[in-house]
Amino acid sequence: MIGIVVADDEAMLRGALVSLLNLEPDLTVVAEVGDGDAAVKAVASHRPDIAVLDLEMPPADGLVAAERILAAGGPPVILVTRHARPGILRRALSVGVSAFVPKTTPAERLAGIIRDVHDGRRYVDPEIAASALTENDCPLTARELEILRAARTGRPISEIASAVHLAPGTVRNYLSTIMAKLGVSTRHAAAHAAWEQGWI
Amino acid sequence: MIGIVVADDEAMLRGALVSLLNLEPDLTVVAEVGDGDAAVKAVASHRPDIAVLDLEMPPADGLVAAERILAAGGPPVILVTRHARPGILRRALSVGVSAFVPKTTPAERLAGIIRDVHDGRRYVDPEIAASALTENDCPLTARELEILRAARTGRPISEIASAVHLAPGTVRNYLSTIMAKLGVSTRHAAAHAAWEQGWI
DNA sequence: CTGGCCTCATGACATCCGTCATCTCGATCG
DNA sequence: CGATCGAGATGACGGATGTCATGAGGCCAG
Repeated sequence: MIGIVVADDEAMLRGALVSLLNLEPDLTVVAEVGDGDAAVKAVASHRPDIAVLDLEMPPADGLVAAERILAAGGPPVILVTRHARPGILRRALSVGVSAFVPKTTPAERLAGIIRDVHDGRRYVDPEIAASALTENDCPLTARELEILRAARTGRPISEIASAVHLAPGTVRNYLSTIMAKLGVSTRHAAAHAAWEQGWI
Repeated sequence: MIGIVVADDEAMLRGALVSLLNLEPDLTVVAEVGDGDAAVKAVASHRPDIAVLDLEMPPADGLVAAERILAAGGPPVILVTRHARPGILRRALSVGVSAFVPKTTPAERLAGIIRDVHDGRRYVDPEIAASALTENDCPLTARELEILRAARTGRPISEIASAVHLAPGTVRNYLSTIMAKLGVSTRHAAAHAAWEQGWI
């Protein structure tokens, strides 16, 4: 019997998944939670064989939860995500998750993936893997990403500057290099592009 | 027996929902599809008693599909959504959908909502309804919304202008009034704010 | 240790953008 | 029929923004 913790903020999907998985004779869901912090606690207290985490779970996202679970010597982690962006896959694999599954995968296949992971295998959605291999890596430095993140909401440069504790001129220089690297002509387009690639 | 068409681009949720609904003795899913256009066609050919549509379905979203289904004298529509923004609820109700359900609703309750709708009742998530009543209405005109939508990706004004077939100066005037109405100082902040309110 | 890369900064310059006043042209309404 | 209003456009002005040159300091690899 494989014990599972399921974490997803969408109660509809979470509940449906739990019901489906419990129908399998060799699977049992030992806990279901709605955010990343609760997932970490549930894994610590229930000691499941597998943790299934949604990636997008405000406030604490699944990647952070996976990192903490794995750092604590927890069970293998399966990450489920809605927006399967290549950059996220890289980050997930570097953290050490065992499987990366977009929500476009049929629900029926999840049970099989869980068994595979339980047997020590890994699973990565083929389509995302392909695009992750062909897509170029994120060309931005950590600081540049931080500044681009601060620019996300469309605020004027002066506000971005005070948010990241920099001189406005410095911020403009950073954004200028970022835009050059991304091949766009406004910082807002840069933020949009980086978001679509999963870099911020 | 209540026949149902389920439309959702997330195969995982869609499949799980279909399995759960089919477990109910009085419900049967007659078709499941992955986008809005297919939903309209499936309803036309299968003539179900209820259509369950996801709101976010690229390329054709659920609201447009609901509109076309209801305009064609189709069955009652239940809209399911991930981001339950108040502005969307207004638009959905004005189109004539029978129920508005966020994905934070437990999957088990969906069957009950389907029966309610089949009996001629309507259902609106209480939390969204409350915020829709307290939140202020969208102050933007249809044309302004269209232009703001074109500005979403951060493109320069010249590109926005050619996208909506207007003179650049006119676009700037529109964006200026939009920003004034929304109380922000850049068009990008305006797009961001409008998005968070569910207006675009 | 030296060159290279990253971070942070300043100043100058050319656009771009937001604001405002004003205009035309249909459509609508009294 | 004249008045009015909305959509669309123009031009001017000042401030915001993108670009570039330049430089200082820190850190790491060769």
